Amino acid sequence: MSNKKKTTLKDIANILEISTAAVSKALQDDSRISSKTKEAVKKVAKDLNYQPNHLASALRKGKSNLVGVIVPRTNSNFFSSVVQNMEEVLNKAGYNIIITQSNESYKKECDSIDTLLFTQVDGIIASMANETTDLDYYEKIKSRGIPLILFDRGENDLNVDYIGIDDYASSHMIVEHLVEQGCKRIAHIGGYQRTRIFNNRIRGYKDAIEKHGLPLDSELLLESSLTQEDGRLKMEQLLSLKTRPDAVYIAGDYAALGALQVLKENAIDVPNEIALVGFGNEPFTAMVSPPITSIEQHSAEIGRLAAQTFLEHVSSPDVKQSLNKKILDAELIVRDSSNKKAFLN
Amino acid sequence: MSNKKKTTLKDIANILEISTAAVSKALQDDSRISSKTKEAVKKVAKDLNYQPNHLASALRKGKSNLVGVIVPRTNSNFFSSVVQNMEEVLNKAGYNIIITQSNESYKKECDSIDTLLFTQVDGIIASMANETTDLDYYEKIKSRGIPLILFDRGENDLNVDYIGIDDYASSHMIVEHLVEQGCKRIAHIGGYQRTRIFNNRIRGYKDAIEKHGLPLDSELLLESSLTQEDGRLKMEQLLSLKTRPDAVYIAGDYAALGALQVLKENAIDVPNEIALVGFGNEPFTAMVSPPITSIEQHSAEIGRLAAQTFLEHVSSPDVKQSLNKKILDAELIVRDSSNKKAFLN
DNA sequence: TATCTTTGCTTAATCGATTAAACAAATATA
DNA sequence: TATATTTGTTTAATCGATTAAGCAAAGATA
Repeated sequence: MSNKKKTTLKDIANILEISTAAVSKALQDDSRISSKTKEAVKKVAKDLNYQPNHLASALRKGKSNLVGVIVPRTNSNFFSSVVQNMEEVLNKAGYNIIITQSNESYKKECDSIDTLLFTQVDGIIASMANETTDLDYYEKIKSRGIPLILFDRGENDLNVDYIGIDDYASSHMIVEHLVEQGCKRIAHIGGYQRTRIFNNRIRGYKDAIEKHGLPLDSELLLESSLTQEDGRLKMEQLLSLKTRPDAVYIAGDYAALGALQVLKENAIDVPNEIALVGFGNEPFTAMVSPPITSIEQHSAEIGRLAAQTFLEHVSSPDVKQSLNKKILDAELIVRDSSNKKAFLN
Repeated sequence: MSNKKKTTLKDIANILEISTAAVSKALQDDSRISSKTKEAVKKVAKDLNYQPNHLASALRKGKSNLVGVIVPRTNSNFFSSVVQNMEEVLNKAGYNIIITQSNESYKKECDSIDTLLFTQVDGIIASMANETTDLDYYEKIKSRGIPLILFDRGENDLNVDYIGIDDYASSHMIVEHLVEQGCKRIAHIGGYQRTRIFNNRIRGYKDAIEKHGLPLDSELLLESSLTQEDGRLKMEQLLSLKTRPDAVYIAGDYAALGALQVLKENAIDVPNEIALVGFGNEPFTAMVSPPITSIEQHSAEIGRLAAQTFLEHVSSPDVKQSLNKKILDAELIVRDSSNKKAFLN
């Protein structure tokens, strides 16, 4: 019953009256161990339900085979899909992952980093919290000498690998799509300017607007935390303008959802009165009414690439980390919230 | 630059020309170490950016201060909220968590358990995958002698702690609410019968239907995987009945969403023609149109309770684990999808 | 002054697995 | 037959932190 004591190499060794070294090697299929011994060892190991002590081997080998993952939230489809695909690739290579969430808080993010370093992970794959501007903690990872890979929310200054989509180009795609729909006054509810990806989206928006000779009105460009609630507030703000926009591009789907609610509450015809575009292609964008046009970020591919990048680093540890961006093309998923043409039928 | 070598106790000991034992104790504020030595040690530790090697101390102390968490998915608000609150409580007690997701797959769940045991976690808090019926792997956790706590998706047969809501009573609440709305033919798209919580919801549904003297028609009770897609299929099935139901209670919000889409596609008036109730109170239930009535499961409280239960076990390791259920009352959140009265105004 | 306590530290064993080095026995080579 | 090589295993050190046990020096007590 109280089979509390875990079986160790020593137990197996004692039973077979051989050394623990022989047992260890037998379990690793070392060529210098006779097949007779190997079989015997494996049989006893199985009988005793032997589970190797990971702490001991990790300590000895100086590697834990654990990869730390830091995401702002897990309850977004984007991050959960990234993580899932990352896990698949890493598991195949013998790594397991530890997921931690920063909840968009800088403090929590620092704690996560400490936890992961403390757990002796072999590397960290992270997407930074919105709040994060101070990079000291990330430098701490680098100075530990383990690979650091960023995705989605990254920072050039850290000079590490980064996997993400082309935010600047995505904004262009969106604006062009809206122009095609005949929109002439396009607003942008963007993320925090200080966050690189949101800044890129803002730049892309501005440049695309200018490119098409549209008004770049400062009251049409708002900075937002991109929560659902703030999406509501910012949309209300836009509706209170003397001249309302005829299209709103919002840098996050949750905020876009909040905005859509406000539009519906105000009985505004979407897309004909105001067209709406989100960002991230969260599943609910397809589910609400009208479905929201959004940008697919290829989360699965980002996850796989991040994992592969990590594996490349561990397989050639001498290569110094440097700024190495892998930028994927995003895809515009047009839905009813911006598709005026669909209503012409 | 290549400050790769991690600082160890030995490095500090060498610098101060004292033993590693003294350093270790100094860092732990052992009463037998002079304050002079303590200060010196702490200063050097800080200067060298000393980070204790968790593997070594965990190996020696026989505990890792890590708690493994297994959830079916992370991209549901329920699970992510549970985990977040669990983490908060555990962090305060000096534990860190490792999250793994089973993706509702039994095989993946077994892998997760192996990973966590391999990582020498001090305990496991889990919600079982839909697929899981074989409990061998969970028995493996118990035989390891570490606490196992289940939440939401549990199993009486395992005889461990369980935290969840009263599914049976929740079904009663829902049926009663629908009866109040004047519904007379209430269908139920339930989860897998073999899963305890879904079975309880089904039992609750049946008993409540009988209690109110309504028809307990077998064609009104469907078994579903409760994915959005299957929600669509099962709703279509209900619509194809000779006599359609006037209310549908669906045991999961994602499936309820799929069902709602089908209803809207068929231009059916919700709630007046068919009322709809989901389960789980996922954020999107409030966001779609019409908003879906659902059951709030008090995820935060479940997370906190699960964590506290784990902590109780580690603080009194002699207490043998036994079936110990903590059942919370659920709350019915009435929204437009079932609120006919709202439309009478 | 002699003995007992307390203080402050060191020594050495330990957790469990891994692995370099050593070594005996078996086999191959000259 | 003498030597070299291969095979199969053991010995012992190691990873880094912890801790029981030991011990000398300082302080307290009789």
